[in-house]
Amino acid sequence: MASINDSETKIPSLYSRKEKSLGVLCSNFLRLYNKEGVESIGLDNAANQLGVERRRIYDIVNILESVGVLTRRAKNQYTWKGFSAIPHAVEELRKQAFNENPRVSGFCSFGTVVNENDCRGPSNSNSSYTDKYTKSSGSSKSENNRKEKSLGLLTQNFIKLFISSNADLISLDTAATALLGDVHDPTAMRTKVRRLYDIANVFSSMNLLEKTRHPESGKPSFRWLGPKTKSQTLDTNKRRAFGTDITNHEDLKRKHVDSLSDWSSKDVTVAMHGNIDCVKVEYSENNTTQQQSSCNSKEFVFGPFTPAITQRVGSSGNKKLKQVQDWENLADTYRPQYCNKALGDIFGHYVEAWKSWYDEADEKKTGHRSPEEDED
DNA sequence: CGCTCCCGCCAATTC
DNA sequence: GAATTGGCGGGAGCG
Repeated sequence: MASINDSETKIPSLYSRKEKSLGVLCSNFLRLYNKEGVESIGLDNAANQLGVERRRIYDIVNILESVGVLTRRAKNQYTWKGFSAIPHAVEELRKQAFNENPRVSGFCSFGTVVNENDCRGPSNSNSSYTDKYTKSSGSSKSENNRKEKSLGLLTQNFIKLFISSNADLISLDTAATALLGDVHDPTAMRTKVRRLYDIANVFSSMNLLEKTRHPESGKPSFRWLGPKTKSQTLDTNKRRAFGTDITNHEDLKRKHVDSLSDWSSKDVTVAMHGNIDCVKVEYSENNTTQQQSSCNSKEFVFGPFTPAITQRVGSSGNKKLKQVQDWENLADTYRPQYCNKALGDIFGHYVEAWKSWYDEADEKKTGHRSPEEDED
């Protein structure tokens, strides 16, 4: 009898679809592996630790791999690269997008890859994650077909949409249409959108994407928060209207964010090594900031705006909030505020508070978790 | 009721 | 031939 059913005694009526989303799964996955000492990831292990089917791990892993966070080493084995690999991965994508379609800039001409064999420029970018999708070492056409539809490739093309066009907000419909090329099959469209939802969810949980609503149409759209590479303009003022436009409010309530980060390393860079072991702050004038990588592995890069703990809701100004009971409340009560000074202190507080809240909430949510969680 | 997107069937690939 | 990967879309949850 005790075969497929988990031993976890949970009331069926408490089933929540949200808890099972790819987004939270991704957060959990990251929490599990984005820390000191991790460099190898086994799919079986991951599935067990996270209590999900293997199938779901493939989804996460494929998406993460497409932005360089992971690399497939062998069957069942992946190598952890970390968030620090993202900028480079994105830069590669930008290059690809560029020589696929050098004149991008319009909203209608994305550097979408449909058939790499044709539109592959002499880009000698040699990185595993891009190679996996751009190279098809002498395989036949039918074999490529499957790859062309892979989640990984789709993810990369999706990113290209953001980084190679000057569109700030893109709806999934628009993205799907663009990524489908000339196909006008409603079924294909729906399938594509489904996949984009998957991708968007994990990226949102990584803070690479932000869900918003289009100002006028009110149509759900996404904004790329990850590194845009290059001297991508439209920085602060246009990109994130923190404090002014809080349209992603409801989205904040949905998923927990593991790392708040701004990928445009401009003025100030705060790198967090490991989990929260050491925090370094450094300043620089121009955008040629070279982030020190003394402690390679995992480091988060924060940009000009550093999240600080703050309580709005006209509270008395005291930060002694008791343990938050759930993420809804947490997201409601606290909202990141951004400032430029005293980054060290603020950030330090931020990290610690966040960590403890996270643990608290986690405990509250599930009376007990896997024996894994207390090593944080 | 339309938007989301979980779930798992089953085909393609790899071992 | 078994195991691993992962495309795909039905249909249920949710606002």
